[in-house]
Amino acid sequence: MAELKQVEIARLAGVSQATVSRVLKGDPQVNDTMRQRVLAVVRELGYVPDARAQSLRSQRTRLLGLVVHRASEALAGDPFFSALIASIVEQAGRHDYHLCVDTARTARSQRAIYEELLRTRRVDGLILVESETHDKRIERLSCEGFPFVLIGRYEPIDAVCSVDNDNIGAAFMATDYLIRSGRKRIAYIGGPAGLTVTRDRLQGYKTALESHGVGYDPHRVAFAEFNERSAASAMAELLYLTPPPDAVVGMDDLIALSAMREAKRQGRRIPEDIAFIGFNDSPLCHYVEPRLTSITVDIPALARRATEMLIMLIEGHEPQPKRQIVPARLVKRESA
Amino acid sequence: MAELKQVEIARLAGVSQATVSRVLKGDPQVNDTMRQRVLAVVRELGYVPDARAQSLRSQRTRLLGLVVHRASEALAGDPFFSALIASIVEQAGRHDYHLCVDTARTARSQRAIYEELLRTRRVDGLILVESETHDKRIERLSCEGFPFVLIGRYEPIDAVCSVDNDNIGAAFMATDYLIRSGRKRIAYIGGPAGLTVTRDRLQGYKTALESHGVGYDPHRVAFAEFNERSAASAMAELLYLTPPPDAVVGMDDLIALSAMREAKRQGRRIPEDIAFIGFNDSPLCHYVEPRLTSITVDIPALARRATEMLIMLIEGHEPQPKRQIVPARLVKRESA
DNA sequence: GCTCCTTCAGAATACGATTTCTATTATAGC
DNA sequence: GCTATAATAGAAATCGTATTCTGAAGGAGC
Repeated sequence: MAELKQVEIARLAGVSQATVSRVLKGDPQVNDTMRQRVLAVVRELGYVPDARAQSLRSQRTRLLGLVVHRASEALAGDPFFSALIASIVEQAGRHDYHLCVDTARTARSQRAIYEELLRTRRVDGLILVESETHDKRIERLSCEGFPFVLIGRYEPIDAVCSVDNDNIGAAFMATDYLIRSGRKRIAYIGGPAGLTVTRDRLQGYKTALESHGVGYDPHRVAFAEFNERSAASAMAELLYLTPPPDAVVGMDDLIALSAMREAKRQGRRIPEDIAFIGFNDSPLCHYVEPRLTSITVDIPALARRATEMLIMLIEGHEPQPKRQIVPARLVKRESA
Repeated sequence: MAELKQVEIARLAGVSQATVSRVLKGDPQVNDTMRQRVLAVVRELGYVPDARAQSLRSQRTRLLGLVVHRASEALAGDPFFSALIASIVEQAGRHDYHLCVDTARTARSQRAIYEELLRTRRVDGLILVESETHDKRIERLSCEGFPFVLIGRYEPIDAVCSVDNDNIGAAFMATDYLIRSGRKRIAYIGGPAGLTVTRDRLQGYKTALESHGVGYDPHRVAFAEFNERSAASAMAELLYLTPPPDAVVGMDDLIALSAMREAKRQGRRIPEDIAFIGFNDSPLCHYVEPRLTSITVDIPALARRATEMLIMLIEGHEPQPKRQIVPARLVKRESA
């Protein structure tokens, strides 16, 4: 069982090892008689080639790396990532690639991912999720010509391949919808200020306000970390305003829900007093009272495009366009 | 940059390639002068060894495989998996291992995981999540002596390493708590009947009933798929009973929440008319109304033990005991 | 019948590290 | 001063597959 290499197959089939390799690679330059003879032995013994040897010889591991850039704690509770991972695994599988997942905790991150996965040639390419607005790593990657795709946005370098959901458009859509529903004082609660998502959605929010001639009031904008407390206290602060906001665009379902929870706790009626809209349309939205209106991110599409771009890069093709936007959709429920 | 192999380092440092390897592996049999000379060049050029070559030569990929056995759709929304993945990645990283994630969709599954990951030697070992009660794959794995650890339970074979949260104990705890709170007609909604989790939790439920001398009534037991509709209709059926149940143990937060939602829809008051308890203590529990009492699964502990057992197996040590149980904890909230 | 292709399979090499084997030098012991 | 023994570094083999190089056999064309 341990002695199952091409050499053994070759011996048993009475051919050379090279022929076995050729048969398995589907090389047309091999006679049908030989082919059948080899395949019979291969099937009988259940031989499967050694991926390690193939990787070394072909200089390809057929392994994609997914690096999640948030701290593990944040990743832990978020169904977004399991959905993303599932979709990427599925898509990669179609092209006969596997997926290696890594997380970038702050300390280890700098070296861990870049050094460990790429320089060691452990993976053929990387999908990076949620990078900060200014990330030195990305420039290094880009300079060294290593295949990688961003999920999320990175402005400074045009040549960087990226896939993103239409955050600007989505926040515009959410804000526009609220305005058309008659809301006058719409607030925005973002995530950590360094993230591109936070900024993009803020921009969509602003643009929507402007397009309706509604003034943008910086007091109605707050930022929160990815945890319940932080979002709740951001909401609490917004409620101090006089008059208080009558609608909130949350950068995330969890943020929107935490905010909504805080508003309810303070006795506000939803959606009568304040309306809420979140992002991601996570399962959460269905279960809360009132159910949360949210912007759906088409995760499978995101995963599909990112994976396909990456594989193109790996295999030497130039994906066009380099920046792809996946449209978002508003899912109306009772909270707005 | 592409020409960065030990041979180049050796040439530049004026030593042999074997010496470079020895220095990098920390071999004590190498003079300090040489060592410094080599390290200087390594540092200057930022050389990192090629993992593919190392894998082939050492017969180790330093890659663990995680195979999630549910269909992708179910995985998609479930925060349990992102938490699990994050914890395993973190733990594996401590031992200098990486993680390769694969999902077992029904069709492809049989071959995909077994063949692709193991036989090809792509990974050094596997962590399998949520296998069915009778899984031929596991027997094959076990026979071939491949290192693998189960998260979940597998009865037929004693020698199989597994980590599980204390499902029987947890369901006992939930049921016991309900009985002590004065509930008389407690129902159980399980997941798919083939899963070990479903059966284990059912057993804990039964045992708790018996220990209080409460009769077990099979009409109060229902099974659902991992989706909202299925759980809701299971709940609907239970509500046809006369008298209807006054408490429900759901095998999963999502199942419990869907059931709770259905009960609310039918005008039952919670917890006055019916109490609910779920499993996993997912973020969902905090946001619903009333908040869901749930059994916490200590996911990091699960991940830590599974990863450590697997690495022991890979490195030739025999983990003891082979079956580890992670205790669960009841998180009391308003729903029960 | 001879040369020239074409077809196809085996031999040999390469991928980049690890490790065993071997050779050199220096040191110790007598 | 000579041999025995470390200590250490280089040479060479190895891991299992892919691929290039080489050669043999067979057919086509004259």
